[in-house]
Amino acid sequence: MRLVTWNVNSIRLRLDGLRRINEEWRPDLVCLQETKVADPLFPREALAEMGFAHLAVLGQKGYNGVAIASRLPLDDVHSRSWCGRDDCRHLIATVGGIDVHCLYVPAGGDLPDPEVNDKFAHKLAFLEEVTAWFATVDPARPMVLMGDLNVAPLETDVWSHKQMLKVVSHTPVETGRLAALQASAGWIDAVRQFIPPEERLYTWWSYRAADWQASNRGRRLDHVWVSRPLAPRLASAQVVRQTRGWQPPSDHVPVIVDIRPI
DNA sequence: ATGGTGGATGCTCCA
Repeated sequence: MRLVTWNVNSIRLRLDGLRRINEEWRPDLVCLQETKVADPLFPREALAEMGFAHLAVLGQKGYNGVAIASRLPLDDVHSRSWCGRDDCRHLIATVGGIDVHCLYVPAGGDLPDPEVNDKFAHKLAFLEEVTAWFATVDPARPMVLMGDLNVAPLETDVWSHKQMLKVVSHTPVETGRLAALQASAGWIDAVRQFIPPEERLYTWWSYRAADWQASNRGRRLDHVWVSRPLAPRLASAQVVRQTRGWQPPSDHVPVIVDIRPI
C-alpha cells in the first residue's frame, strides 16, 4: 500500500499537481493538509476522477483543513479537536485494518516565546494534548501518523542547526515536544528508516527565497510515522522534492511511504 | 536587522 502526505496550501490550486502525483506515483491513499476550503466546496469530483473513490474531508473557509483520499474504503472516519478549537487539523480513518491519522500541527507564528506569542503557546499546548491522548491509544494497533507536524526534529532536518535553534520549528522546546509525541505511542519515523539521519532532508522551502533551489534553506516539517506492528512491513520512503519546482508550487512537497501487505 | 512570497479574503490574516 502506497501512502502519501502533502501539505497542498489550497487543494483547489493544487489539483493539477495532485493529478501529476497520482499519474506518476499512483498512491493508494493521500493525506492532505491546508486544503483551505469549506467542505461543501471541496473538489470531490476531481479526486474521484483520479480514482480516489473514498474521501474524508474536514475543512473550513480560508485556513487549515485536512482530507484523506483513498482508493480503498475508509472505515470509522472521525475527527478530533484540540485546545478547545474546531480548527480542522486532525482527521482519522481506518483503511485495510490500519488507523490513519492525518495531522496538521499549528505553525506557531514568528516569536518562539509562549509568553508573548499566543500562536506559539497554542502550538506547544497542541503538541502536549495530542501526546497525552496518544499515550492512551493501544500501541499494538497498526497505525500511521502522517502530516505537516511543523517541527524539524533532527539537526539534519534543517539547513543550519545552529542558526535555526531560535527559529520556530526547530527550537529545543518544540523538538522536545515532538520527541515526546513520538514516544507516546512508540511511533517510528518511517522516512528515516530509509534515508539515514546523517543525510540532510527537507520537505519545505519558503516561498520568500528568491531561488529556493540555489539557497536550499529547507526544513523537514512533513512526516510519516508508523506504530511498531507496521515497522517490519515498511518497504520504502521518498520525498518528492521536484514538486517544489512545479507551477504553481506548494511550499511543501509530498512524502511517500510504501507498506507491504501482511 | 530586515524583508522577502503566496493563498484566501474582502480593505488583513495566516503561513
